[in-house]
Amino acid sequence: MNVVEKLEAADPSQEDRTQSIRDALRDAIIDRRLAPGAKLAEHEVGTLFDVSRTLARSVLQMLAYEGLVRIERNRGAFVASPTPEEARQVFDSRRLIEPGILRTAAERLTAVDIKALRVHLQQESRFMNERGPTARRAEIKASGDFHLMLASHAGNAVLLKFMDELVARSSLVIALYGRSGVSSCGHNEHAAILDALEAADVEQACLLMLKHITHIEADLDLRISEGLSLKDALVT
Amino acid sequence: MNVVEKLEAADPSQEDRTQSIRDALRDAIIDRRLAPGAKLAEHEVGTLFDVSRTLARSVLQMLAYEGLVRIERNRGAFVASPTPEEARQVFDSRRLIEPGILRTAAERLTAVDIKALRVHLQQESRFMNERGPTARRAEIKASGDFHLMLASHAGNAVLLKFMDELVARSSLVIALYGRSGVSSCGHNEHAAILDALEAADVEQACLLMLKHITHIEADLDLRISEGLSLKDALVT
DNA sequence: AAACAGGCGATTGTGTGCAATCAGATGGCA
DNA sequence: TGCCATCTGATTGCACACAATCGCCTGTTT
Repeated sequence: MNVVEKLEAADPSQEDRTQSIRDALRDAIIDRRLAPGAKLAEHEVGTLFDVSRTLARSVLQMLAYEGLVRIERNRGAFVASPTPEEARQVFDSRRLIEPGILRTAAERLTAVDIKALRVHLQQESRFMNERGPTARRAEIKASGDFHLMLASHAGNAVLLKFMDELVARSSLVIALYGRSGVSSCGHNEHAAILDALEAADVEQACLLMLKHITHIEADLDLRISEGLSLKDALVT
Repeated sequence: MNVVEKLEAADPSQEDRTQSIRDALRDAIIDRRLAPGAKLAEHEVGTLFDVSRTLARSVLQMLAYEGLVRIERNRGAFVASPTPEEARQVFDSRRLIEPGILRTAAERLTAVDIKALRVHLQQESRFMNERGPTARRAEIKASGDFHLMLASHAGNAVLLKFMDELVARSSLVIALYGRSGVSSCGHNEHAAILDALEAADVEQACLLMLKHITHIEADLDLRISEGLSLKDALVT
């Protein structure tokens, strides 16, 4: 019965609850079911996912490390509310990294990959045309996922993890300072980038990516720093 | 006695033991007092820093998130031993990011800042000329700190945190795959970069930085992947 | 003699309890 | 009536205890 024991040992669902909780909370934050500044009490998170405070705490600390959650000593955890300065830094970072990622990814993109990206864009536009908060959330997530899909094709896990962080924090920033409805202008730009990639015009793709990121940032209203953090304090 | 209460409340030393433990372990890893693959038992870490396993565990999880520690379920935490592939990804990331950081930092560097960097380089070369493991460790740390000092002048905390991670992981990589003594060739290159910056020749500085990173990577022996991870398994 | 099953020590995974701390409520005092 | 000190409920910080799991060792069987 040696072999059998080895086989039945694998129980992936129980394998790491902590990771699935992390992902669930992360998703809730980045598609804005949890507003910036919202309190994340350990006990509440724990009961919600049916684990003890120990694991809830561990998850919150992880999220704090990637900048999605802010932990104040003796006060607890809150969904992060990036300052305008932080917002600028996030977009500066993206402007620095994403063109580089694009250059590497372009070399490795196959026709199949591009096809998959196009399918993704179709879903994105479908969400864009729908109404309702659910579609909005799906659109936000899909928009970020486009960037992540591109990044994943660069074959650099280190950079991909960083991009994951940047995209997630961007979502928070847009939730806080976004003016128009989401990054609705962004969708066409995604398509344009993909067109350039398909035409093997890498430099053009990079240029479009830079413009795209800058457009997203330009759609923000980063002036009202004090006002929003005040309002945020009230919400908390 | 209202004001007095507020004042005596501040006890920075007790404020965050967890952070100081993290820093201590981190330093021990990046200046190679702890070899890649070394076991980091929770109880051992706890008693060493005189805290319970709870905090020790929390620290190990943090370090795992930034890639310095690998945690295997039900087996424990080990100092990470990056694969050659990971090593390449780290250096690719640095090649992508550091020139960009340099460009931003160059705009903000004052004469005073450059002076401070030169002083740092002097220390670096002092360590280089000394013998013994202590000097070696100091040299390794100082070499990484040069890059981090430059990065800090870019005024982007998000990128700085990422650079912190990259530099730390680079140290691990060099420990595993380094051929010659440390990055001894690197020191002169640091000086050359600083010269270019002082001459306000940013493009030259970026070029030198790229070459510098590539030189470090070229000094590694990334072929012997299987051999080393096997030896590593034995060491563990 | 070789190999496998089962037990054992050690280490991690997770829940819970207690002390410390904070925010808001309450009551006394000017 | 307004303000400040104090009290109280709730929440976090941390340690500890117990359960689960793993690797190793040993004894037995073929």
